[in-house]
Amino acid sequence: MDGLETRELRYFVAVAEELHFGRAAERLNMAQPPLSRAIQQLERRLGVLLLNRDRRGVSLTTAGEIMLVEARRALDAVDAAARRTRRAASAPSGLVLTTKAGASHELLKQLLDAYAARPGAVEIDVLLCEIGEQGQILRDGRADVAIMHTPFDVMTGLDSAEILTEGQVAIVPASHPLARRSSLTMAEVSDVPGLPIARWPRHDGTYPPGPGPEVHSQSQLAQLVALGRTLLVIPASSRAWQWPEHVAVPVLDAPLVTTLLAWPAGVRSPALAELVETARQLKERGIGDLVSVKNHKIAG
Amino acid sequence: MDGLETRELRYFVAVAEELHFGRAAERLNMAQPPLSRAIQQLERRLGVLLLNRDRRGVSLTTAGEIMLVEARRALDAVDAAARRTRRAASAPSGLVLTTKAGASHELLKQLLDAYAARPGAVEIDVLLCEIGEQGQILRDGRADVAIMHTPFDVMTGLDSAEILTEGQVAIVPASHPLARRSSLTMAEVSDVPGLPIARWPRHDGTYPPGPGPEVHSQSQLAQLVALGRTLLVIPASSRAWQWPEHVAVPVLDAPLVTTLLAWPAGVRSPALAELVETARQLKERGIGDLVSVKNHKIAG
DNA sequence: ACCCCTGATACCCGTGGGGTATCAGGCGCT
DNA sequence: AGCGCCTGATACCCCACGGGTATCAGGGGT
Repeated sequence: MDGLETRELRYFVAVAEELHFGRAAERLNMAQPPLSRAIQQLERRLGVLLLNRDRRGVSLTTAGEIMLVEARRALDAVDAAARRTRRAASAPSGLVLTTKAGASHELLKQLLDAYAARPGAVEIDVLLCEIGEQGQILRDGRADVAIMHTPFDVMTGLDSAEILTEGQVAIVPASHPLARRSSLTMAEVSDVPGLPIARWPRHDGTYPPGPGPEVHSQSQLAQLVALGRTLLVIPASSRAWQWPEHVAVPVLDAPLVTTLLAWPAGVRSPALAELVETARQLKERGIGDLVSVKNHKIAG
Repeated sequence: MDGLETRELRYFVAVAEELHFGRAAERLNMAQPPLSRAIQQLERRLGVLLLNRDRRGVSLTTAGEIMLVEARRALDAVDAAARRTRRAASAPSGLVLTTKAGASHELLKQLLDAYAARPGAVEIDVLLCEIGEQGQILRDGRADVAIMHTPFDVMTGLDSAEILTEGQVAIVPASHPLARRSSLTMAEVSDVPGLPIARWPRHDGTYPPGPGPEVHSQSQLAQLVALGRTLLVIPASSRAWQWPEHVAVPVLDAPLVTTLLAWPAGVRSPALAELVETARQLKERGIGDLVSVKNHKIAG
């Protein structure tokens, strides 16, 4: 009696996102009438009205909103099935690790080195991504495991293993007065005249209000930092780039950040288990030392 | 270039589970040839061999094993989309809670009462299930939230909020010598002559070795306990049924059990958030008191 | 040598998914 | 008001593909 097809889900998602049958059909490379029919059929089969066709435009019913998030999730799962299966065939038991471009250089290097030294180690490909993309990338199968940071990254739907908890540092131009301080507070850092903190887009694409520049990519941010146009507060181990003309000053009351290894909930491959175990050992051995040395070098 | 259909996934799962095209076709209510073709087409589209057709039978390739778990997961997600959408239309913003039949009676009652007393409370339907089924039920959308127990239940893929951590008690016939003890240890309890602990099937359907009776449902177990044929060790709050002729004796060194509220990772409906908040308050207010009183009553 | 059991191939048919042409209604513009 | 236009819905056609039956191919078991 049941059994939606992914085709129907794809069609619905397109219409729900465009809120316009014509544009949705165009995006799907098909004509509008069959799309209308397909959606009607989907609604009939579910016995549920998903879209309000009012005068001048389409809107989602409450059931439609539920369907949109569930359909996206289901389509992700289907894509992931195809991707992971293909990878299983082409690179047997290899892993793809994704991480924010530039973040956790040292940590990642240590992790990969330690893992590679293990007897049963498999190839690990690194896939660089933008901030906040890791969850999606894990869900749709482009990667098997990610390096993420709480409380910044949303961990829902993922299992994880902590690697390192640490404070944050402010990245300041060496010429700036704040650069001479040995430590700072959030209050001092959050409203520096001429050096505002950058604003990232929210999930809906809009930006929070504030004086800082709007950024949506890491490279953009790097640019702004290099130009001395924005102040950056990041985990001590996450210096993304080498800024010879900048110093890192600890921010005492910034929230603690935990770097962790995350993977799609429920996945349990032997290679992944080995990597997690490596991370656990790394944590016990204390990566903290190296990181603080590193910080010292930057700040000095 | 991509885009598997759920039909293909269903077919593959059937074949992968039966390891036999004929039986799989029968299960799918179709003939064998089109099934063979569909699987071939799936393999062509993926560019990956999923099944080894040796003489005398079919077996999964390593890629096929990956595909099997991923396909099951994807099909669950598709089912969940349909179920949740239908429910969103028929019972707007209601919740379905699932729990092991008979477990956590008191706790559940308190939770539901406390929640119902809230201003914005919605209808909560309770769906009773067997041990270990909760994860599946949440994943495929039959329920929105579950009461589960660590370390017994597998929590992968679920978010959760702890409600209560407690010790375990042994359920013993009142006439048995052990019933007069004020406390017990696992060693004393695990090998009582004439009162062996029941054995549950493992995930693959086989039973671990041991003297105890094989059970696969709660009602079966209830029967055996009532007959005085098996000894039961359960969380103090999880007395499933009223056994007037049995007593509950604390088992001091049994692993602590945490009762928690669990829901599919990433889901965030207002009603669910309210329920989780209710559970949090309940935990703070300390349900522990009531439970220990309860235990006292049983044991005495 | 035979049969039978396996999955694969050959071929046919009908459904249904997709196309084009057109309709229906609401809003804006003059 | 009348017209045009933009929306999604309907009508109708067509063929591609999913499914059926019949049959093949090969490998064991007796």
